Amino acid sequence: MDKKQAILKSVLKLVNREGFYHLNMKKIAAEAGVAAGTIYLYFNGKEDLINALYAMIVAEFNQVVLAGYGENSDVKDNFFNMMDRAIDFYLKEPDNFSFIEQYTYAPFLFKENQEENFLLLLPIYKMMRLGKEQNIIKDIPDTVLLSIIHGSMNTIIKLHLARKTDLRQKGAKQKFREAIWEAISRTG
Amino acid sequence: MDKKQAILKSVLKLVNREGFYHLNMKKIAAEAGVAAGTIYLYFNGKEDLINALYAMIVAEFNQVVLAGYGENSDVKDNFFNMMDRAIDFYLKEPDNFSFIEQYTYAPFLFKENQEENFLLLLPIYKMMRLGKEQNIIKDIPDTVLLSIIHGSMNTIIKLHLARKTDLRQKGAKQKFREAIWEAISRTG
DNA sequence: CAACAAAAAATGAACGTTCATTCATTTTTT
DNA sequence: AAAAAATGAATGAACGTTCATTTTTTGTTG
Repeated sequence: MDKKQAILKSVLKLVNREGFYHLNMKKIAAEAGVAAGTIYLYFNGKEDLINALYAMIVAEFNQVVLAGYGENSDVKDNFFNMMDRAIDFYLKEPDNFSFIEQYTYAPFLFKENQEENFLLLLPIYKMMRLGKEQNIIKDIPDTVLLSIIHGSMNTIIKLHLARKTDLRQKGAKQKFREAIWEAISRTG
Repeated sequence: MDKKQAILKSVLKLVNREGFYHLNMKKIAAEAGVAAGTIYLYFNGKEDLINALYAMIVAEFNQVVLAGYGENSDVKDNFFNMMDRAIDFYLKEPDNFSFIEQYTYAPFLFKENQEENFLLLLPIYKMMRLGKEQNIIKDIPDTVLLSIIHGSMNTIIKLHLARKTDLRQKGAKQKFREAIWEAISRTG
């Protein structure tokens, strides 16, 4: 069994269950079924561990979401595909969402790394650029488009995880997707 | 000078500057210009202090934003007013935004209190209900509307604070406001 | 107004706990 | 049997909280 992965998974589970505030090395070790010292064979310390996990999730996310991007598909299809994959990514593993949310504002990372936070937004940027070139997406500032797409997705997932809505219900994701598309596209 | 307020302000400043993770009582005391023990004259402990600050900000926010709500104004005016006030609230005191963001996902609070997180959304709910009654706002699920309004606002402020956009630029707020209104209203 | 005393507020050193990290020892693999 | 991996008790630093002591405020009296 891969202990490095087991340790990372433990952090993910614990951060989601108890929050960053209650996270400690002994718990991580216990959850992963290893000794506390073992963690230091794979990571340089707590900070390094947290940062490694973040980097892993971001990489996975971008890989999954960009896989939905077809060079030959039109902008709307790409948008729908990417939204679907992004939502599914977090619904399948809510721990990922919870971790990213908490990490973003809990600077384990130093200032220099803060830029990495915006890596998560790359897929959206790519789609927007194309849509504007083809006059399909509204001519409003990129940051406004971004805030609508990314912000609304973020919030709907939060609402879902807080059981204020249920994205697994038939048609729920589609309704959301379409509402956002109508919000950002010229014709609707 | 009101020490209780000074202590709360210190927490706000420190959380914004260094994050929850690096917050400790000694720093809070130093920043407020009091002794560590003094904090315990006004609060029952760290957790209580944090929760009190959160409650204060939410109360302020709702007061400020709901003050922009006119019983006789139409839905669009109310929406514009409330968006303006909400954005200004956070731009004027970015520490408030940073604190709320971090608090939401750092459960100092217990499960029972988690519901309070949604108090922040009350002004938006109020506006939505009216708009739907008058057939001005699109007939899409409340949660979707909410995610567009709240989520996009959240994200645009994050982008502003990260200097990816500048909401203080002439017309920037208006452009954003109008884009969101077009996204949620029937006629645009 | 000054002098004093009682009460209230504030202090910060000390305490006990928690926790990240280390490393001598043990277990497993090669 | 040598090398590599894993262990977990020990260490020391950090931190929240307490409380005996000091400082400030309030109230009273001559």
